[in-house]
Amino acid sequence: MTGERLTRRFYRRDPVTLAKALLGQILVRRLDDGQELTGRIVEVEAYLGVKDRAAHSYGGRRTKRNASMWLDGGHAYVYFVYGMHWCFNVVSDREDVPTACLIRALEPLEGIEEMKRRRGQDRETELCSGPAKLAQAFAIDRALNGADLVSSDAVNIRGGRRIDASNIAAARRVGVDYAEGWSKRRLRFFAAGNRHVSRL
DNA sequence: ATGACGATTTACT
DNA sequence: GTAAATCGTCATA
Repeated sequence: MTGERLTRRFYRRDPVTLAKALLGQILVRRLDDGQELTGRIVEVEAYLGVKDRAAHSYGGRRTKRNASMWLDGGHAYVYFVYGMHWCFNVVSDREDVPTACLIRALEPLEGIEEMKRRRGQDRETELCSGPAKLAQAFAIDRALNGADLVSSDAVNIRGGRRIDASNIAAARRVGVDYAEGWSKRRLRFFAAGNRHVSRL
């Protein structure tokens, strides 16, 4: 599996299982000029869909913006927030089950100079240590919304070295204080001790 | 047509 | 620690 593109089967799981499984895998972004940017996934949040007050699909809310959440597992859900930031999610489970995993941080691997240029930052830990930071570093925007990670050349995920359960830490999700009880659930998973996670 | 609000980041006190 | 930046999207009218 290592080095191979992840399959549909990998993605068609519940968002918590998928979030943990995504840790350690390699996000690959091929730019229009052919350059490849890659990074190891080190932080992911799970959004549980219709029942999850913090999810964009809470209560079955379905709009033009969040339509990608209803796609089959393995598609990209890219959304715009706070008037200036893009965030990248991997859709989990099957078609019509609007759950997803928000990729929150990556450990930069290839194309680091390009990422520094796009971020306007020189410190490696400032390149992809947050959902909007990594979107900027990886040139992710609305053009990738709805992309199929199983078949797209522009964006996909390769098998890396999976992070063992004993090295996965769990914490509350970030920025969802409005979600009442759901903000307290530990649905944010990250590689324990990794320097590239958000919120040092 | 209008108003409120973000699954964030950055800079500043 | 607090707050500004900044605007597409959505709900209401």
